[in-house]
Amino acid sequence: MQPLPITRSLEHTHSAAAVSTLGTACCSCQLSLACVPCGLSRINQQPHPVMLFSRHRRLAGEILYRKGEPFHAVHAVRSGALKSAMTLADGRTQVAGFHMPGEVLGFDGVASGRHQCTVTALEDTQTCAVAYEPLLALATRLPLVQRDLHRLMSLELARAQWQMLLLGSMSAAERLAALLLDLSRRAAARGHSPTEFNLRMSRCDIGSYLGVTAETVCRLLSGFKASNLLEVDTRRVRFLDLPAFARIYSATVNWRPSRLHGEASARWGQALE
Amino acid sequence: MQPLPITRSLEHTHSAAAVSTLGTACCSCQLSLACVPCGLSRINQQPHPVMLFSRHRRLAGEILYRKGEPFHAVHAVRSGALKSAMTLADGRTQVAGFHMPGEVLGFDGVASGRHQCTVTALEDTQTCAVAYEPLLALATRLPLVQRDLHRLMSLELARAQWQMLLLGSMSAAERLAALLLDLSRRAAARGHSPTEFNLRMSRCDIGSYLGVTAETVCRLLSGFKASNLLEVDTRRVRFLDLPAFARIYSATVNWRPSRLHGEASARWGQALE
DNA sequence: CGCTATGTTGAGGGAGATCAAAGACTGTGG
DNA sequence: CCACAGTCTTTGATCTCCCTCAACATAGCG
Repeated sequence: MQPLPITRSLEHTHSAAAVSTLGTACCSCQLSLACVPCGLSRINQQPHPVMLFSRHRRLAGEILYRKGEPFHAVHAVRSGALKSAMTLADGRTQVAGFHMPGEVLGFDGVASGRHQCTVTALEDTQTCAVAYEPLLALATRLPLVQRDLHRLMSLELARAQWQMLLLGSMSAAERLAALLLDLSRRAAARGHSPTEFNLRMSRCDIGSYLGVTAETVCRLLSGFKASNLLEVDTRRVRFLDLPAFARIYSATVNWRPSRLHGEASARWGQALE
Repeated sequence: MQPLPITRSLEHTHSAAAVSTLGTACCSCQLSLACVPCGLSRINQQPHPVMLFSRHRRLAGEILYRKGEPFHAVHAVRSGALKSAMTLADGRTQVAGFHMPGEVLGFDGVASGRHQCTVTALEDTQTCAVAYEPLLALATRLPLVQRDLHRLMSLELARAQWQMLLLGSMSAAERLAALLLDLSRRAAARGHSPTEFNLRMSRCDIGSYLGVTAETVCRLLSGFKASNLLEVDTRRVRFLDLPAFARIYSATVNWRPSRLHGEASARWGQALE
């Protein structure tokens, strides 16, 4: 089967952000094992065979997609970081999640056929949009792909339920601690230090995500600093004693981000052997 | 293909609640169009063909499944009502959702293979457990089944994200109003009055779901009553002017419960024609 | 460098929590 | 049928965590 051309339907038209060079082979992508298109192309032994995907760039502050736009594709983060936000009629917003490299987002649009959130780049970002319909068709032929799609959606659901617990039952300090521990874990999952990393998002975004104000986030961070739990310099965070911190705020984070790790992608690859 | 016997793996062993008569034909079920097993059996023209499912009864307060137990099946509510709750290590709990007849629950266990919530009956309840592995296998053969599974999971995700918005950005009064409007809509979807219905859950459960205390729920309900917005008598609720109420608390509830309505099941039926 | 967005810290107020106590409903057993 | 216990609901009084408003510091950027 010949590689199909990228369909125009995949290209979002609402922003000046350039769609980067198409046709770049997945095998040249650093995400390698962590990315949906990468896993898929390995199955088919060629760049983009059945699947339709396109690469997108967004600068800091630019929008990947808006709430209400038709849903065509899920998005794998290649580099950078994004936030997804829900909005109320009167303009109040709630950050629903942060998305790091290797993670997959956009499944909330499947049901209604329209995106439920607005997704914004927190910094310069590259993503791969994987067309949903072809993905579904592929899943029909490859049960392991189907299983991983289910797994990704279920992970998102578990994460959202955990966030409900956080918002509904935890104090502001516990919420912030849970976020910091989560970001630490995700940094580690990407091969970075779990004890020292940069916050990709503003205090305002953190506050919105945690259901508190930016001022409260500042005060809490200052408090952690005063307690010698961590060093904070604007967006730079360093845990002084990560195990101790985790012990104090021990509410176990028992969900995982929606990324396909090597294991899963490897299994996809085996599907055709 | 012969109907397979119900596997033992489907039968939960942790409670004295009886598993009701197995082998009851789905076509005799009142849920008819709204239920997963019903839709499936219509496809196969016989009670339970490929699919494995079992019926469960729970009395008020009994548990359908517990957090941490192995995930085997999703559950369709036939009658009654249930709540799902998350727990923190120190015992704090958060009600993550209420489940009404026709709705499907349990997808949060797919990713980890273990249930993330504990699901408890709010009143006497009948459910159908649909084994997940056979369901996945069937979805591979019937794309419309696959599509509906995706739709159900995505609906759950959208609902959870909406709940984040509610918990993170709305006042206590707005949260309660949103819940009442939601319950009204779901009652209407089951063919009941949208203006008058019974609350299936305690003030405590409502409070937990909304991230407030039971006392606050009481005070707010009294407030609504004093404002002539609704009549409340313990668990009986009657809207005096539903459109007005919806106008005041206009934050649009833009997600739908995870139920397969007639439309979807009908499409499943067409899959083999 | 000045300008703007973002971050930090303080003072005061308010929405909702907590504590307490009384009233209502439900089931049980006599 | 009623009395009783237990749970759930309601209402009040007080407290507190976090919000709001405000001033200032800092960082990023043309």
